[in-house]
Amino acid sequence: MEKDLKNIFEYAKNTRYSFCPVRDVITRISDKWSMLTIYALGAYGTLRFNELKVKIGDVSQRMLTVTLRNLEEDGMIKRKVYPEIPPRVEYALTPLGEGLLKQVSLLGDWAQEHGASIIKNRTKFAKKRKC
Amino acid sequence: MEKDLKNIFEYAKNTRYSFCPVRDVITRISDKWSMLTIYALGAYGTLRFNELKVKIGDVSQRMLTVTLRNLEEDGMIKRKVYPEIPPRVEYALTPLGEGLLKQVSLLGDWAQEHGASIIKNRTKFAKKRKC
DNA sequence: CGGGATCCCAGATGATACTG
DNA sequence: CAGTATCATCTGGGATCCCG
Repeated sequence: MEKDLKNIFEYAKNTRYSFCPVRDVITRISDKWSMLTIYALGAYGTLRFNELKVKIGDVSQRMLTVTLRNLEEDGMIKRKVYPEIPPRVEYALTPLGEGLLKQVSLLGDWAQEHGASIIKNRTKFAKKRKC
Repeated sequence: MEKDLKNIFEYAKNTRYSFCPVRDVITRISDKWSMLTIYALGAYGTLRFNELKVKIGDVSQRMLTVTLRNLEEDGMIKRKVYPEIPPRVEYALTPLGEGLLKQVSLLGDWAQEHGASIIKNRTKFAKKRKC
């Protein structure tokens, strides 16, 4: 196991400037709105741009656009434009996006379980430093 | 399942400004050096400050210090100072940190499996936009 | 309705010099 | 050796205005 980790770690080191899947995925999901967008589409299925905006709540128009473009670029969501006036655009998860949602949900389960310990540690540490 | 997701999503929405474990953990692991640090400690066990710096490779002294403080604050690593001259400080994962490493490794496995598709999508998308 | 284009700021990161 | 302090830089994200 430790040997495996060394290999993985060295691999990650060597490929950091080309493509490391782990870091790549983490980087993509770690911006402010990607996961919320994926969660919203996972929860409600297909949504139009403004529906999505309302569901998420406090995202700016610009950032929702940027986020959707990035997710589409990675194949996590698909974008369907209806040639109507006024325009209608629908977004939904792809199978790949659903897979990512599932993985992150698992990470979320762990976080739920251990979140309390993290908070406790953080509080304790704050006391140690500030007093 | 879809009902569950809606609940989780609404929960995440409502608690975004207090504490949402998922976002909290993602935020913490998503800075530039945290995961690399955790991987290094997972792979090599206990390491001194400069050993860690060499293993990671291109992290600045300042950012390694900041990263280690954050991880310590969350209880992911423990820091042991030996009162010697010259000073010696050793870092190692806590059980909590090992748990996080395991979870992220699982996400990493998924990323390894599907990384190729992501790259393919991204390339295809780039062609569509730039030509 | 669903964006695109521009400007701007706060916070994350880096480079360098110094120290117990 | 293991940091701290300071200054410079780079980037994500928000505000605002405009458009087909």
